[in-house]
Amino acid sequence: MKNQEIARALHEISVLLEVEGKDKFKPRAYARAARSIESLGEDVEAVARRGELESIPGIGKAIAKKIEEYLDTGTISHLEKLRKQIPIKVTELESIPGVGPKTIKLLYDNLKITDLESLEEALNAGKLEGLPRLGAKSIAQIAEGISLVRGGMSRTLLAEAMDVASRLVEYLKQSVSITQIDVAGSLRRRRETVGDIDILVNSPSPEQVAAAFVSYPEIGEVIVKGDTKVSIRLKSRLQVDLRLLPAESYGAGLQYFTGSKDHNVRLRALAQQKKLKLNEYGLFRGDTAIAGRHEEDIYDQLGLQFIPPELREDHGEVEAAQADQIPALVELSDIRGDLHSHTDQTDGSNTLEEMIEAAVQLGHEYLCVSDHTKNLTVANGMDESRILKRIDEIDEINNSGRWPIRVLKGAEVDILPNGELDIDDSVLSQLEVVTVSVHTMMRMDRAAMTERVCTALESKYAHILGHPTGRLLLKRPGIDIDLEDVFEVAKKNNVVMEVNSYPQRLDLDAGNIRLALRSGLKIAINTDAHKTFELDNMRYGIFQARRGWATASDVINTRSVKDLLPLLKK
DNA sequence: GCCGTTTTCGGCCCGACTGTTTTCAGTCG
Repeated sequence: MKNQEIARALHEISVLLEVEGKDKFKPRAYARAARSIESLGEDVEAVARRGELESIPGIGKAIAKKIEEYLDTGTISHLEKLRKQIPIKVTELESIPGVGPKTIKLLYDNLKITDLESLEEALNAGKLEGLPRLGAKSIAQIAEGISLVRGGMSRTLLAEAMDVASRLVEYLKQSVSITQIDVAGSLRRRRETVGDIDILVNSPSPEQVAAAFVSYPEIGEVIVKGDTKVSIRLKSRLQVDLRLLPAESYGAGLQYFTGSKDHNVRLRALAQQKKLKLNEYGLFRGDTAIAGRHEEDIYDQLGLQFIPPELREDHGEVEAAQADQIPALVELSDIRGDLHSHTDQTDGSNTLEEMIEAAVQLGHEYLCVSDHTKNLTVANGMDESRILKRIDEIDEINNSGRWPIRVLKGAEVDILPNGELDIDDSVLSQLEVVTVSVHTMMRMDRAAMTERVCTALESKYAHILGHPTGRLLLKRPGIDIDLEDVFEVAKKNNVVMEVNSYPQRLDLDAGNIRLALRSGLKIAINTDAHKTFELDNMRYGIFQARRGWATASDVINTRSVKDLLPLLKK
């Protein structure tokens, strides 16, 4: 999808027009259009093909034409012209916290600053001093911002941020009297990575909460401290915002600070249509609050079904809520077993027995042990004879009745570059759950990679496609592959898509889960655990599946073994 | 440049916080 590229291009036009300074509202129109494309629930190219670009909010004739130009040629001549005229590296400068379009204009107009390097030079030469509106503090903030950007300030994995947030919430609860406390923001929406943490508190003594907050042992620095908002940066560099809310507007605050921004824009527009006003203090008719204490009431009063935080991205959830069609999303308690785990037989850390015992502790009805196969030599992958031995071992365990759990015979079979599986069919046929995955030669071009994976899915014994894109969050992008083609072939061959719960993977991502479900596919939410405690990562896969609009019936491992195994028959 | 159960012209989401201001602009979410 080119949505993000196009959004970035439109945003850049917006900033450059701002610097140009001819028109006050044009930049705003481009900024709005950029946001609109960024949060569009489907491929903008598909919308363009249908000739419906102008139906997207904020897109009219002129911008629609520019989007078409980008889709045709890969560039927008208007943007190219602006770049020649005003050679500013917009993305680079905007990555500095506190620097926006106006500051970029100021720096360019006065000092011809165009990028991080020239900004740093000017800063070191003391040239920023004396510029209007830039005092000592602003300059210090820019200096700090440059080193932050240079230091590779990045986002934090959901799992890690949830951990940090729950420790901080515990600390606050222990320290002061608190009536209500919630984590909001992208963390509550369960985005796969988060930029910061938002914590909302209602307390009889807000000053004490703020005081406790800024004396948290893991604090690095205080960024801002007001009556209703306090921001800190932890030693880990992760920023945490604390909002102090009164009880009567707690629900409105929770709604507002959960976002997303685009979801909130939609809700405010909806409120306006109904002659109401929505802000972080409540939903108002004139000066009278008609909702605010409880988040549910906001949605109710707007004529909407309650929308789970995971869906609040303006990806069609508002329309669905209006039509009473918000699905009952899958929950952790729906899960009855795990279909992807490893042992010390290959690259896992625990024995088969230890893994089984841990799964029993989690209350699973079944655990599929799916160690790697021989092509993955770095993981000591199993060949046919080791797999056969493993099959006997598992039969023995299941027959012994030692554990109140069914152990399923499986393997995570490597997809070779030519699309063949690296294990003989005669052995694959004896396994109950065969997950096929790409682990090597990950840089093939799109066509070849798509062909490779599709060929594998056509195998009579491929049940599940493991971590379909192979991406590692904040580390490496996934393989280049046409998932729409893959989904089509998977549908024909009755292959299930995995939602891998490993915090660094979360693969498929939410958008592709939704696409897979729309293609009529089922998903399996698996942990890919290599250690006993990693079996507990299931919740992250659940979050991701919920963000992909999945219900319990979309997920095969919400079923009993008896109902599950027939689903895998080809 | 976009958009309209007030409008095809004349407006453009909303509020907190900070810094540099003597009343407000810029950024952020």
